[in-house]
Amino acid sequence: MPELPEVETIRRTLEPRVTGKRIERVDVRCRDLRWPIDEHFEQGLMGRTIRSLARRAKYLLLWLDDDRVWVVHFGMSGRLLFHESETAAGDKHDHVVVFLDSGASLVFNDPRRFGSMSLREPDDASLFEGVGPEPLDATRFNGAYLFAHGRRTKRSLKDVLMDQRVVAGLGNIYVNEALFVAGVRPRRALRRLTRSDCDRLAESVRAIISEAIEHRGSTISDFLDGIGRRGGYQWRRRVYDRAGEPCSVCATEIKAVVVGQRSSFYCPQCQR
DNA sequence: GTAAACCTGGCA
DNA sequence: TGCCAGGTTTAC
Repeated sequence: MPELPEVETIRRTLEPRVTGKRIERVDVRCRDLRWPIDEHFEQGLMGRTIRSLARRAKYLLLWLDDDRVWVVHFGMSGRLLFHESETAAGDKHDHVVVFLDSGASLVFNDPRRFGSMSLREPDDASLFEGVGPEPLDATRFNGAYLFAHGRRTKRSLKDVLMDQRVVAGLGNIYVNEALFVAGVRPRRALRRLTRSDCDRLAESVRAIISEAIEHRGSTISDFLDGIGRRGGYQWRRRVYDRAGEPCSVCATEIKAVVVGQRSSFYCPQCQR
């Protein structure tokens, strides 16, 4: 579920609520996420104060006062919910509960268990080795970068933009949306784009990601931010999950195709 | 490259 | 009952 805008939205809602709070107790009810939670995880968090929250790609990073980092990935259905006071009964998919000294708690809930979390040692950057640039970093992610990448691959635009090694944080919703704004079809090969096409594509990615963050992410079915609110971008969707509906620009019927095992949506008139 | 794997829930 | 889902990894 959460792509970059959703994770950023979670970060922004949690930051003012958990920064400076001390972790008093950690209750891991299910260690069996995408990868098993390390046996020393609870001990490592206990007694630590949360210094700040950051995000890289689709990962939420909670920096602790001993310079270690609690890293959370949300997979398809993960949530991290802040509860002001002692939480009620608890959902059967509440896998990790972290109690703060303020009396509040953070609950990681994930029905599908594709999410993951770990405690990383100070300065351990291994998790992000090979992860591409942030799309909003125009100095590293831009038309020149995409064009250069196109010289050495035959892959489709959809495949390339979904690849976290090429650019970090994009997923199925926002790749589809960005391709619409750029006016190119998902199956087009990157190598067939001109340099100015690439400029336009990089700019479209940035525009869509910025707009999605502004609207606090997309709630197509599940997504909730750190305090249980739904996102707003789903109302602004151009093509994602809109097969059969009219294009907002030209009224042509939106088409669905499968590219790289994932559903893709585009307007046959606006995208070429 | 392509498919299958990991899991649960919702919908036709 | 079968298919689909915002993600990522691993195996042919």
